[in-house]
Amino acid sequence: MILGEGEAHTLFANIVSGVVKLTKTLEDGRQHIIGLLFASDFLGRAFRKDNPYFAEAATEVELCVFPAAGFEKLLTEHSGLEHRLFQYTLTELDACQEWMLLLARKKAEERVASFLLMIAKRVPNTGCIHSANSEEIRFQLPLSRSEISDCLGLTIETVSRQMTRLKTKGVIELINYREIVIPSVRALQAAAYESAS
Amino acid sequence: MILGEGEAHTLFANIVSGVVKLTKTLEDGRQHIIGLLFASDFLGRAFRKDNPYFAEAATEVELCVFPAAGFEKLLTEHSGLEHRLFQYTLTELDACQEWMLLLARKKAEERVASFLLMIAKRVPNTGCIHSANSEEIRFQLPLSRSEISDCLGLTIETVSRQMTRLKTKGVIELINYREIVIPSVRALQAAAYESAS
DNA sequence: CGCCAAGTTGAAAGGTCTCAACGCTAGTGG
DNA sequence: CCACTAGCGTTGAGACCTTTCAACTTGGCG
Repeated sequence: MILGEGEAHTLFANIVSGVVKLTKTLEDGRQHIIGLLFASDFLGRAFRKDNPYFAEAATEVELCVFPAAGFEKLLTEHSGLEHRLFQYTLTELDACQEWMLLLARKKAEERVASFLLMIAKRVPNTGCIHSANSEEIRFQLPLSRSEISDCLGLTIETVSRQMTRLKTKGVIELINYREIVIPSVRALQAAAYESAS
Repeated sequence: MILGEGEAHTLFANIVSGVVKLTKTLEDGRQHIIGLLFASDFLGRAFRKDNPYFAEAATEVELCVFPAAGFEKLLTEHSGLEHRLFQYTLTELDACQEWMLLLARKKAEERVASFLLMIAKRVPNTGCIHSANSEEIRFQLPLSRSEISDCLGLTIETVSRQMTRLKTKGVIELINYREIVIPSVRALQAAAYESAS
């Protein structure tokens, strides 16, 4: 655990490597992952007494930590820094609004495909792009099925079923539970109901 | 229409009165309202060539408009202004992440109750708080059933059914399609599965 | 080898959607 | 003044998708 929901700030940080998940939970345990942080992303909510979410490492993580004390002062003193954080926050908001559309209107299969696309874009690929097809992408999933379901507002079982369905359709290949090959990004985009971006 | 999705900026503005809705749409017409703007809210996405959403008046709206040309320059010149906009963006992000939890994990009835609660907090109340019960709140819905369903990731019919269900339970009273009385905010919060805030 | 956690698969239940019919309200024109 | 129409909202029945619960499989590890 890095930051507790509703607790006072203990730190701000840049992610150097690894993946951090940000979660929110309802009293009865229903849970959702409201965001994933990858290398170069920023962790921490400035100008607020308590954290609005719970931050937790999803993989091995390296952080570049800023002490909580004085961080906001640092921001106001270096307006260039604040400007960059503002820019970053704006793109975070864009991503969040895009994700709302997914949660509100997409079917399970589209959600899983969108998720894989998002991960493929942000996670370092495990190399070996085959010469036969330059479109092929291969990478490690940083999350378990349970965590994926918490990202997508689905259950573990539904995620699992949609994964095998995508596999059956030939849109993805499963090397093992965590390693995935995407033969054609185009086909995955179609399954995610997303235009190229 | 105030701003078109994907189009270049034409304006930035503060909402003086009324309600503006921000929508995103999938190619096949599936649509979602990613945000509602009330009095004192800010409209426009700085530092980006195109609008990430479609902005449209939901009611009669008064705007305080800033010309698109030079707005970003204005921001960088007056860092106090940028700071305030940054603060505002952060609370917008908080609200967006909170809403994701609703879309991902809440049942239809909880969504409708949460929506009414959100509106009750932000819309000017239509007065007449009855002496008998100081908790009572009465207000006008700024949105049609169809727009509400687009906020909540539901269909019109489901929203309608949950409204009558809440009415049957005595959690809300419907004066007419647009006017609502909440006898006990506490009871509505319980239906929304939200702790006081 | 056996155990445990993680993932998959199946069958049935449940919730939301879809489609269709109906009700209400307001505006229009005879 | 009263049909008539159009738009919005409600209600009902059945289809569809996701969840739930349970059993089974896989993979990692002592």
